[in-house]
Amino acid sequence: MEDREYDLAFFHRHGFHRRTCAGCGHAFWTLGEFDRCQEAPCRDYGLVGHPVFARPQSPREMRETFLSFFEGRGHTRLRRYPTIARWRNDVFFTQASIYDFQPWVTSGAIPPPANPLTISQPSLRFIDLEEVGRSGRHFTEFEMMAHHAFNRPDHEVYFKERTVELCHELLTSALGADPAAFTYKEEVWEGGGNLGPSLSVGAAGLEVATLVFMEYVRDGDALKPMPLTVVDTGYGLERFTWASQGTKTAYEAVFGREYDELRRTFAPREAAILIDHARAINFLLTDGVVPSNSKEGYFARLLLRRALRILQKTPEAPELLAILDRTGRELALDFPEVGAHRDDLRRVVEAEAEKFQEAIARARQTIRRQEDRVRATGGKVTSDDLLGWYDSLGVPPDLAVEELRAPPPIPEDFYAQVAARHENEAPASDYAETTEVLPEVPASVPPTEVLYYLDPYTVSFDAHVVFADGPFVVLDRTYFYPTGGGQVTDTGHLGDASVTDVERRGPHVFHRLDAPSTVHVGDRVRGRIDPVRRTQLMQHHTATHLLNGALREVLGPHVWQAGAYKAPEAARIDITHYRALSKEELHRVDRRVNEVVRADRPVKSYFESRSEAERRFGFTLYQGGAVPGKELRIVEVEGFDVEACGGTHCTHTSEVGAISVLDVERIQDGVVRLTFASGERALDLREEHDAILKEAARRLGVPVAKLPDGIDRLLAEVEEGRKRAKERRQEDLGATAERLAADPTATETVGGVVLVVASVDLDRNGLMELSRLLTKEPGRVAILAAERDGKGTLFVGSTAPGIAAQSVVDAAKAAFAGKGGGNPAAATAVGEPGAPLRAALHDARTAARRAADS
RNA sequence: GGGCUGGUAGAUCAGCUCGGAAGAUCGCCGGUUUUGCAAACCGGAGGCCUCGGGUUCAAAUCCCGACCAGUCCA
Repeated sequence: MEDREYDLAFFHRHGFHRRTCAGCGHAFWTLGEFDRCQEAPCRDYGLVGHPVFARPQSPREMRETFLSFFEGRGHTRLRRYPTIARWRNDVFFTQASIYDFQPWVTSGAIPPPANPLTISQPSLRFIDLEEVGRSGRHFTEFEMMAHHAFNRPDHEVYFKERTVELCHELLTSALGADPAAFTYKEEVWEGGGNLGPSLSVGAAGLEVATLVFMEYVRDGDALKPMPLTVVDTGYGLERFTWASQGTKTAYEAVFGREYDELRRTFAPREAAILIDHARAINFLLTDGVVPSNSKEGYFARLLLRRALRILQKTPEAPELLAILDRTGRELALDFPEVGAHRDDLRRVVEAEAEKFQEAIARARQTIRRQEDRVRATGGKVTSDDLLGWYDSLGVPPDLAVEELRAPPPIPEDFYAQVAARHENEAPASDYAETTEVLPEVPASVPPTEVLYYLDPYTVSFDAHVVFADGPFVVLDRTYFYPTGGGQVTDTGHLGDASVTDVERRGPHVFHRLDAPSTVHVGDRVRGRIDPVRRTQLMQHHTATHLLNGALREVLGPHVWQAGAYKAPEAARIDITHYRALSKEELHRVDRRVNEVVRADRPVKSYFESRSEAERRFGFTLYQGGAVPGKELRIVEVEGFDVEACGGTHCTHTSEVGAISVLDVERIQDGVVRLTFASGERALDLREEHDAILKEAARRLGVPVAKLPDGIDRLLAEVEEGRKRAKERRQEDLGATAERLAADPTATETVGGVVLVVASVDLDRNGLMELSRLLTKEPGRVAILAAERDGKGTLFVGSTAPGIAAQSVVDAAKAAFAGKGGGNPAAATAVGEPGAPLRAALHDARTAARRAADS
């Protein structure tokens, strides 16, 4: 990045000078007399006891100071976004305020909700988890205060000069800091293929803010200017609060009385971890994470288990729920949604605590057993075992050590070693976008007017072709619904050609025909949508919303849609929930959802400003993922369910027809999938299932109502038959054994050993069982031969101490080219097809006699 | 999304390295003993060794693949 990028008129106007930091080598701008930038490690922390700002402020006051400062300077104040970044597939959590606007707003695809804007965004970062409570300034949950501006070539809001001016005014006028206390360090920010200059604002050892100017796209080695430039700033609320108070650590300043209360029971580090985690958990659960073993759910589990472990180790510790409620109440003063649904939140936490106790109880047992085994063989438990147990059982090392009689030392770098174990794993990859490559559309082509939003019932319309390339046609207006929001595409006809797929990219809707199009730009064409398919898709989509509403009602507001798919044949919805659905719960959902269908409630679809919609309905609007933009399309089932959704919907619930849930499965920890059908399809399926039941009943010869009993009877009979066959076989074998024992040509006694030699017609298992019957007593040897499929099998069983079964078999192998082996008690060999089994039997008998004689 | 554990009797688990006749404990059933119960002792029933392929004369055991559960990491 060239120097001129940072050479701002603002700096010159106010008498800043540019220096190079003797510590890190970065250039910086300052009014002070520094030869180093004012950030650690280039300078020590100097704010303890010497606040940077004029007046101590609580987080609440500081947030308000910040937001109203920018509001007073032309910025629109936005409410926070969810901490779970459902609108992105590259990250789990909102880690900074700019995440709210990536990728669609920053790429220019969608206009920003306000411009310029200011926000204080609760953010989650797990990278410094181990530092929480240790460093005195790290948090997993923190608020990033920001002001953002999005500049288009035709509309420049503000960029570097104004940003730095605002920042400096905030620090010095609004917060009353000494103007000479700050350094603006020159850095380069890069991310997501974009980059630009940035200024890092330091004071008293602390980096208090970062001002990023996104203006380039990396194109190989060259830099291309971005069509949209973005002001991305970040001011840490917690750091600002700390800097205003100058307390020993940030935790005293930020957590205040809550921290003092916990300090009566816990060490500073533990108290800080508990509050920090409790805040993060409150946000996570409020925003719809259910603890689980993967994805975002894992982080909720991680925090909960870490907190539980601390409480477990402390005898007079309060309940986790009490701590969560205490922090939750505090947060609710600023974020009322965190205070809602506390009972449901408690149930989620209780279920999770229970799972942890179970896991630990299981693990304890395993650890004890494994130690016993290791010690029995003269070994000892090593720190490697501790690593293994943590990885596979989830046992924290300190807990494992409690359980062991001879514990190894816990390595200092335990968690680093855990990380090392996972180093070589394949990185998590974004699932590949399988969308077909659509042709480029010239900028002159006007955007498609999408009419399906306004009227889902029109299935025939006229439009003009504005673009055509190969099988793709773009119209000036269309009623065809393109694949999106989990709803598959409409099909139908454009003129005489079949439309097989419809996709939306940017402002254009592409109709894909089954053959290269013969239409030309300017042609007027008639579009006809397959009405049966469209109706079924509408029913399935509206049914999905109804089910979601019923599930939230029955199971609790922790239920969020975690995915959905609506095809004509069936639809499915994945929801977050902490255990499998019980029969009773499913029954209640089924009843409730069909009750809402029958009640014929109106389903309204309309556009509304984002802020108004959020104010009225809250974040649960974003069941299908949060959508940035000024306007949201709202689908509202009156008094029951409201979601931001772009799909085609029925206008009354009764149009959905019956809803049948076909299948419920737990697809992963914390996620339950319901597969269902509605409308005609539900009736078709019901008929099909009915026919299957009747046919099954007919074949069993019972009435449908007696089907389960009939199956039980059938199974019992099968079991009985199996048992009887087994018994008969035992009897037959027993009879054979008796016959052989009584047959002088088969049985002889040599040197005190009873030797039975016989050819029988049995399979391998039969030979074994017969041998077992013949050798129940000690001092017996059975030599049995059988032929199956032309191959001879020789089996020898022995309870005679001097006669090893496998040596008898070995002696006979040569005679029939046999392969096999065994142990002293039993041995088998199978010969080549057609090889003389009789000779082998003879050799075996000879060998056994000789062994018995000696 | 990836790694690691694990899946054997109703329950909890041995056995798996190194392939060769499926085990223990608890529970269950019956008996002895006891006024009765518990306990003790004796005896018994109970297994598609998760499923599907492969290797082998032979697989609970080795290899490959599914499925299920747990766990760690992103």
